[in-house]
Amino acid sequence: MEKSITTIGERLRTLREEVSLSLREVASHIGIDTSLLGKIERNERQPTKEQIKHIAKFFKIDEKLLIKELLSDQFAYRIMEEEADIDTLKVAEDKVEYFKANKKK
Amino acid sequence: MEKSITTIGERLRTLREEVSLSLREVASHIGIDTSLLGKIERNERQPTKEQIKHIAKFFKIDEKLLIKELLSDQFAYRIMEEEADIDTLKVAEDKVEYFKANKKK
DNA sequence: CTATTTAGGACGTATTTTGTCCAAATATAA
DNA sequence: TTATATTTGGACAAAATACGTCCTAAATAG
Repeated sequence: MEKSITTIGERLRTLREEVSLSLREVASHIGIDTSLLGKIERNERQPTKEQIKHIAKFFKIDEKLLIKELLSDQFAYRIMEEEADIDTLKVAEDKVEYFKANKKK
Repeated sequence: MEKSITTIGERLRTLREEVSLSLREVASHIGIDTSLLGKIERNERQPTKEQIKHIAKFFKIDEKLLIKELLSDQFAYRIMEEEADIDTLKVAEDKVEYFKANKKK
């Protein structure tokens, strides 16, 4: 059993297709423009925290899951566009631990 | 022997203090405002790629090292401000591998 | 063929970040 | 102390980024 690697956009599209709803239908429930939801599903726009909240509620899934998907997308894209070493992410992990332990804000 | 956890700002300040130069002196060589360099050392501004290039050249260190320091800072701060799971960074790693393998841009 | 859905460009707006200018605060030296 | 240089930090304009909407074209469904 593999981990399924995807993006937040693809994940949202999958969720929507699983219940066979159109962009228009979901967008109106979430309270955003149809075109905007389309862009979000194609990763052309990033959902705001408010939008994520509404989306999570609508699909009855954990909001934290979507945030993790969004952030990890952003980090991955960033690593690739900067052509940075993957190790950068491990360094970031160490920093989180360190900063938390040392209460920097 | 421990890994030294720091920030890009602190690292730049250390580099400068090791050669006992003032902000003004370094800033002028790098071609930026004194105040801006001060802010960068205090992590109040993020150096641009151009600035990193000049700084690396001036201190004769690897530019990639500074970029890694900068990116890992950004990721760590982001994780903390979103109160996201550390695992988010591991997911990002997986995505980088996956995207590279699947040539997404 | 018609109706609906999705894709995508263009564009104004809003938000965020940068860089500069100054002045206040701090440190250094005499 | 007094003078000089350094560093800090706020305010603000400018630049860069990202968002959301409108509209049209393309694709899909019926």
